[in-house]
Amino acid sequence: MKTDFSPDTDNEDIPLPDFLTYRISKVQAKLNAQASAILSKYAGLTLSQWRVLALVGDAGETRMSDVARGAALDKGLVSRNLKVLVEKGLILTRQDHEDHRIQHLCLTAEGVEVFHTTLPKMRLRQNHLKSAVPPTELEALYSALEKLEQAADWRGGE
Amino acid sequence: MKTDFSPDTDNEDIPLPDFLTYRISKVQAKLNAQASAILSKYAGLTLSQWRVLALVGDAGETRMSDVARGAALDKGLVSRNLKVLVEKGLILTRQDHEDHRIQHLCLTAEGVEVFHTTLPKMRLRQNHLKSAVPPTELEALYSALEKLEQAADWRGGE
DNA sequence: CCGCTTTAGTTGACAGATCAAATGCAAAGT
DNA sequence: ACTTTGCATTTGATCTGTCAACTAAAGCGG
Repeated sequence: MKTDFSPDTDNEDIPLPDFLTYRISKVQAKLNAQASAILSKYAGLTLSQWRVLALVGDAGETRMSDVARGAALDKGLVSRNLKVLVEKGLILTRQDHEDHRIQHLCLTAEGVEVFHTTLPKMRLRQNHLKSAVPPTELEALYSALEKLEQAADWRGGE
Repeated sequence: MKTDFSPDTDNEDIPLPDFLTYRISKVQAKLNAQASAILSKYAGLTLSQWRVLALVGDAGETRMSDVARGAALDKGLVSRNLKVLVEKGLILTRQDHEDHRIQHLCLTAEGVEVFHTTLPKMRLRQNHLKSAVPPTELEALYSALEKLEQAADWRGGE
């Protein structure tokens, strides 16, 4: 198998395991595993549970739909994660008195505590990751990701 | 870039939706969706099925374990994907006569056809993605991913 | 030969994500 | 008022991927 990812080479024949996307998915899987390990160790939460917790903690008070939209997470997923977090006593839901469809969300005292103990760990990790990549590359990385995300909207012709 | 011990106001660093990792996972999700859409449209295959097909088609003849190792895919996953591909009549398995544990794999005529019709589509997509990112950024992207992947092995202390 | 370790591949259980349909409520249109 | 439309949220079906247990076949040291 070919092990050369130099981008300058003839991009006429891209080797088979879809390199760019394959690389990204592999890195993403490892990053996920890393985050999950930290979270399960310190908080007993999964990554997406933590994301929901963090989003709510950050906003102070929100509704589910805002969380889902803001984080581009599937609403079903958010709903299920929320349910778990409520069962764990980390998040409080309160129904809106005017519009009964809406649930307002906020952290419980315990939720705040979990949030504030895990946040530094997550930040530490984030900093560690960032410091592994030189600043210029980091900037290029963000920029490239942005462009890739847009390019990912295109669907093959015909 | 110096140590900052202000107790409550640690807002300087990373905002909550874990930017780097969050960005990557979002991009990856979109890329996945894009590839899946193309594949289901033209070949009725899922991404990982196609990866297996492509790996076998590329190698001409392999065994399962080589596919799994070469692509860093879970062997269980490869096994299941393979099963589907065999059922679809795209891949042929043949047992080794010396070592009965080993299955040799190759594409059927139909498998080759599917491979050769989908490959250009996937290449087109790959090229489209790559052309959306300037070469310098692309290079930085690869390099950064490499570093991130290593950094993802680090586990938070304590 | 005979256990022991290793290697190839399969299978089952399960977490996580995705999609669509269903529910329940509210507001607008007629 | 009544129907239709629309939003917020839940639920179910289904898929993908991961992990570990399991079968079965070599290989190897005695």
